[in-house]
Amino acid sequence: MPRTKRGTAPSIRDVAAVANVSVPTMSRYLKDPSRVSEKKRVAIAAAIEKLNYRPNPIARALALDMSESIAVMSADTRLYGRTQTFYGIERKAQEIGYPTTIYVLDSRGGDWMLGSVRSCLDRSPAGVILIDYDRLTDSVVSHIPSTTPLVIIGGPRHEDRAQIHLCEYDSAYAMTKHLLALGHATVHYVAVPSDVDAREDGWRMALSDAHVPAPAPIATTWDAEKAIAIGQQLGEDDSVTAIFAGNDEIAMGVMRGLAIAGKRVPEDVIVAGFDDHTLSRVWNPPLTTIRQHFDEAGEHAVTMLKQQIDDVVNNRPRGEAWTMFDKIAGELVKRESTGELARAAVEER
Amino acid sequence: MPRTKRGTAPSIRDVAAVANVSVPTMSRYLKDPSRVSEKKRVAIAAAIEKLNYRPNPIARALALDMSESIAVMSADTRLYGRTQTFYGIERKAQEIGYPTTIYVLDSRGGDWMLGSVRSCLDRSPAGVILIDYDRLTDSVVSHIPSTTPLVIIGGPRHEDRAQIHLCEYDSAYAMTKHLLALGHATVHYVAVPSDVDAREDGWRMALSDAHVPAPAPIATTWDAEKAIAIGQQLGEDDSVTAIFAGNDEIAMGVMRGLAIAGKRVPEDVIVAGFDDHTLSRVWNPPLTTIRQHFDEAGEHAVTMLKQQIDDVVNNRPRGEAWTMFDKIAGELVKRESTGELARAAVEER
DNA sequence: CTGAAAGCGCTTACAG
DNA sequence: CTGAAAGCGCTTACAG
Repeated sequence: MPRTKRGTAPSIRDVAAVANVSVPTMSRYLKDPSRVSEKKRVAIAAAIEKLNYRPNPIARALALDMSESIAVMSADTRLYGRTQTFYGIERKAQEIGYPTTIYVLDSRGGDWMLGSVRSCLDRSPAGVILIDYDRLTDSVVSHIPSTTPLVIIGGPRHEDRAQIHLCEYDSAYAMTKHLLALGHATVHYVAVPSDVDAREDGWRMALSDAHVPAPAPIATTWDAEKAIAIGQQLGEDDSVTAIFAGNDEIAMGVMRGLAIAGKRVPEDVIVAGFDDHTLSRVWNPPLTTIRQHFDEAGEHAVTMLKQQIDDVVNNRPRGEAWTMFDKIAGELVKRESTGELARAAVEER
Repeated sequence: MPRTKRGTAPSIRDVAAVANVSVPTMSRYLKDPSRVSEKKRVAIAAAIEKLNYRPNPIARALALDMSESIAVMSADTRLYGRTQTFYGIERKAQEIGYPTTIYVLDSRGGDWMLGSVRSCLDRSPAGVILIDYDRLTDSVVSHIPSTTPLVIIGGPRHEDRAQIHLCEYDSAYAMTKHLLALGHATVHYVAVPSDVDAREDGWRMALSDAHVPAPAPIATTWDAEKAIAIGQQLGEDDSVTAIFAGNDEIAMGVMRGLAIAGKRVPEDVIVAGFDDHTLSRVWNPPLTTIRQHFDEAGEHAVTMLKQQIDDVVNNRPRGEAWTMFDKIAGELVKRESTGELARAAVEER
């Protein structure tokens, strides 16, 4: 049989032979060196060093019915929030020695999605992290056994699972209130595609609380280019003076459209986004937005997941880490696209 | 022993029992149904259906010393080109039924990197794809046995490996030539961080071929925000009329800096980027750039890799797929930041 | 074409 | 503390 990969890498048996111990003793040492007598401990350590032994993760996974890796499920990984979240997950996972495998949940219908989920579960990941920024993935959760470590980032609350909440409703509420306080009659909202958009809800509630009529929210896609036409249209309506976009990329598209329509930002129309995209501070003018701590959310998800994994490794019952609900709040970042900085500068004189 | 993951999933033995055949016969059927008599074939098919059997990939991987998954090695996955490339890989890999696991190669020194590589190889991936956009990864290749399927995207040529070339030199040459043809005395280059930057080389050669003196290239980081200061500085020098940036995000930073310095794009200074970032067409003004087909490169890498994998699966010697060198060229996309569109429109009148 | 046997490299009861 | 045994779920020669 060809040894393609690990090739002639030493096995646990080889090391056991060199160290003059049995294979089970080796295995015990690997799990917890203190379970082995001092004498054997040093012999084993020397043998491992000598042969440059590293345990075979696949054999381990077969015996334990659990592989030392984390599965990440997400829709389109190119979108900003997901890329950042995935990065955070990746970094933290690497730190604790777990590689991350990605399973993309696309919208080719539920069957396809279910296939991905099964393919994932068949590989017995130590745990799974579900990035649920689009509620495409609701049905997914029910297919993940409650005995499998799971952390959901974003999305509607699943009571019996661990989850990280990004407080988008609160942030959108705060942003809308802020824009109104700048003296605008109302705030127009350009929505991201999402069945249940907490951002939209926050915007609506803020207007309602301020007794301001809510203009119909404008639907768009994830494609920022499509938002240019929307911006143009809004730019032709002189009653529009404040625009809140569901994310930064859409805000950028809208701003480009406003420019085409001959409107200046922030002099004629102010614009705010959501997420704090890397390019938002570089945009011309820089974009007021809600900074979302995606990478932090990703890192925290791994931390929560690890606690659950430790429970199953140690044969403990599901601890509190399995149903935690942690919040990572966004924060309002004021930049030039909403004009208050310039105004403040003028007032200071 | 707790069955955490696959739980009570049926094994090949269970199916064999139901179908009334031996386990080896099951195994043969799984690999190639034609190797089994018609009668058993239908019995097995029925049993599989009945038990909803799916083979355990981990057990398979242990027996074959090769797991059905693709490892992707890359530096910081948040950068545009890598995100796009990874997406292409991911999509194609899913299509052929291979999950992709990511190993991030960071710059915490060679030891860390080597650790990642070993951790990857220990898991016996069917093959590995190396995204080598920053030549951090040169040393990595030597640690991957020549018997392991490998495709390198970008980077300097490794003669004995399969590789995809993005023709950045040619594209940069073409872009520089194009900018010069627009009537500028010279073209300033803002470099991306890379030891050996083919883009910079192409720019330099185009100037040289046109007998134009090359201004010193300006170094910067991957952080677009840092490029703002560079843009400001360039904007204060009236002799600067054409800027070529190593990538779009840097071009955007530069444009922001030019705006702060009071320069208009394209009226006072023209700017071109590289990559065709999703937001480049949304920028104000839209950015002239080189469209790179990253996703296509990713998909193609999987296709090449699969051929190599098939070689090892079928116990064939390394075929030509192991040393292919395929080119995926970029293309010049003219947008408003270089002004020729507006000028053409004027000339048309 | 097909089955009994041995093996992949680990882990975990079970006895000492 | 330690070793002989059995098992995880597959695959691949080896005989029939």
